[in-house]
Amino acid sequence: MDKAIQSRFDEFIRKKGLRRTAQRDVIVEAAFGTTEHFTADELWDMSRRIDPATSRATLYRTLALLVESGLLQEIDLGRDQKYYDPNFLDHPNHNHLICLDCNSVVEFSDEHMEVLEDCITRRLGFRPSSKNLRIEAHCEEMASTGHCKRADK
Amino acid sequence: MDKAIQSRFDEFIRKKGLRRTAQRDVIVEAAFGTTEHFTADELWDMSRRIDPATSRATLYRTLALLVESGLLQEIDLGRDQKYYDPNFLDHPNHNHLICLDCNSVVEFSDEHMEVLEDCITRRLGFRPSSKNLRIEAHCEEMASTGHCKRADK
DNA sequence: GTTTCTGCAAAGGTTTTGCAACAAA
DNA sequence: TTTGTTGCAAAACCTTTGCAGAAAC
Repeated sequence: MDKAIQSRFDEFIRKKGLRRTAQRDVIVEAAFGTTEHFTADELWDMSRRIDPATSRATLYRTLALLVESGLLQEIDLGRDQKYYDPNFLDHPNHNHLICLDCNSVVEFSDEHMEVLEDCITRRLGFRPSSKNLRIEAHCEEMASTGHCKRADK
Repeated sequence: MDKAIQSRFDEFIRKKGLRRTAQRDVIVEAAFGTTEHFTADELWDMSRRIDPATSRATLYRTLALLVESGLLQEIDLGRDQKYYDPNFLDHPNHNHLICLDCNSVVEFSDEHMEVLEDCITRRLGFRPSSKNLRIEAHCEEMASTGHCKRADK
């Protein structure tokens, strides 16, 4: 799997005086073996496909470390559960558009948006740290053809 | 309290074939007796200050109705819990900036931002429905004076 | 009178934690 | 060895729900 991510996680782990373990490796491998967003429970499933013995407790503990390290990002898709996004390493400033017709998620980024966000933040007397935009929308395709090409789920 | 809100909620209730009750009135009064954001539990506290008998079950059921009616909006402040915002009636398109130094929340809106969001959405092939921007930032005041004038909490 | 609502207590779902055995360094 | 890690089972949280009595219309 992605050696670069494993070694970045390893580096983070060492800096904290923690230890690299087989269980953690499995969870990291599962988390970055996809570009899909996932819930804690879905990550548990993915991890158990690699090692069926993966426990929930270790999963949650490792998940917290991945988020703290910045490798994984918690995102709010406006659903009931928390989702995690493994794509911020490749696309550091992306945002999410949720299709209300098929529930799919489109990632996008826009540099005008970033400039404007920074500008607004400074005007308010702050120095920007992180910015997060979620757009919910209906797709034109659904409006014109009655169908949404993105599969539901 | 705010008669306009009570009657808008009443209208919503009637349209759904539901009933106006003293308990619901109390919760609506509590929710709109503040301009602060609150959690379900905080709303329960505020409601019990008006009527100590308010039950959690009724609180959650009424909260769901308030959100469904559009009077109250669920927001993600990047904390552990869900927060609810009673200010969308007065400021329909506002966003939130969270001060990482004192944890306070600043509401803001910007029409350039809205135009840009719509523009991006359409470029992606969608028709915008709702847009939600959260900015986390450090305040200049903290950087220069070592203190943040907004009280924590 | 009929239908909805309330409040309790119990259940549900997700996440955290205490602890003893285990493993990394 | 020492210190951190795991996995279990239990607890902690927050939210929802079944049900019987109460209230709205």
